[in-house]
Amino acid sequence: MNTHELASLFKALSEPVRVRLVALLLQRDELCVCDLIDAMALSQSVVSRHLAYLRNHGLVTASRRGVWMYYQINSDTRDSLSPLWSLISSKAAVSKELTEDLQRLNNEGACCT
Amino acid sequence: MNTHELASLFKALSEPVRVRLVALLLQRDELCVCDLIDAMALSQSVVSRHLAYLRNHGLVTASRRGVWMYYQINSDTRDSLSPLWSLISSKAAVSKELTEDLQRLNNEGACCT
DNA sequence: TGGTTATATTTGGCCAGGCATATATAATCC
DNA sequence: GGATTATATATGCCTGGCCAAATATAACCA
Repeated sequence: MNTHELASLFKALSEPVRVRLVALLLQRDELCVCDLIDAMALSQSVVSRHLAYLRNHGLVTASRRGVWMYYQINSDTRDSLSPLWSLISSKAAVSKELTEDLQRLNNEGACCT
Repeated sequence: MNTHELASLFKALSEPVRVRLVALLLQRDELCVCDLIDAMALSQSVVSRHLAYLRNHGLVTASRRGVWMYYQINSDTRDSLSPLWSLISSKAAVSKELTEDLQRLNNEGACCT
């Protein structure tokens, strides 16, 4: 991993919406796009676009089940980037935004049933 | 540290030159601007501007001794961001760019004497 | 003055959000 | 089954803002 790839990794995490997405995905094995839209209270196109960015940069993977797309943290990175994931989890855990995201996530009934 | 601050931190590290600067500073207690210019083979203004960016975002500190400015990793972050610094050190250590930077750094006589 | 470092200005590229539309799958009706 | 419709997600286009590099200039210090 050279310095350009490192910079590219950090660039993928340089956007608040993407940090929230990653922090949410780190708490669950996987999440459906419609759940993320509800939890983050953002427009569908914004969520979809940032997920695409994360996927194109190898940070998350997606799998379709029926109509729904489920996103996961790329399992290949769980080891190699584990310090980074731990840092994000611990820092974001005490943030107002993620707390609210998680509240909405828990309150919402699953949209994809 | 909320998600915006996390994103801002990663944004500061989202540029290859700044990753190289941080990686170099992680290897030494401090480095002078003229040493960094030589080691990275970049123009003075590019190095200076990226150092200013890192300083404005609290990642590095600067101290003047005579004509020369010495930059250090902000000691306040050595603990709170240590997983991040470790990650960068380990990943950058095997990169061509940093290897070459370090070679030049070691070969060059100190410019600030 | 001369050497070291910072900054102002310009230009160009990347990317965010909003809106509209396209695509993919499923469900329903005949 | 085939056509139609509904739902879920992705993407193209537009505008605006941020920031990088390059160059020139300013500020600082011996």
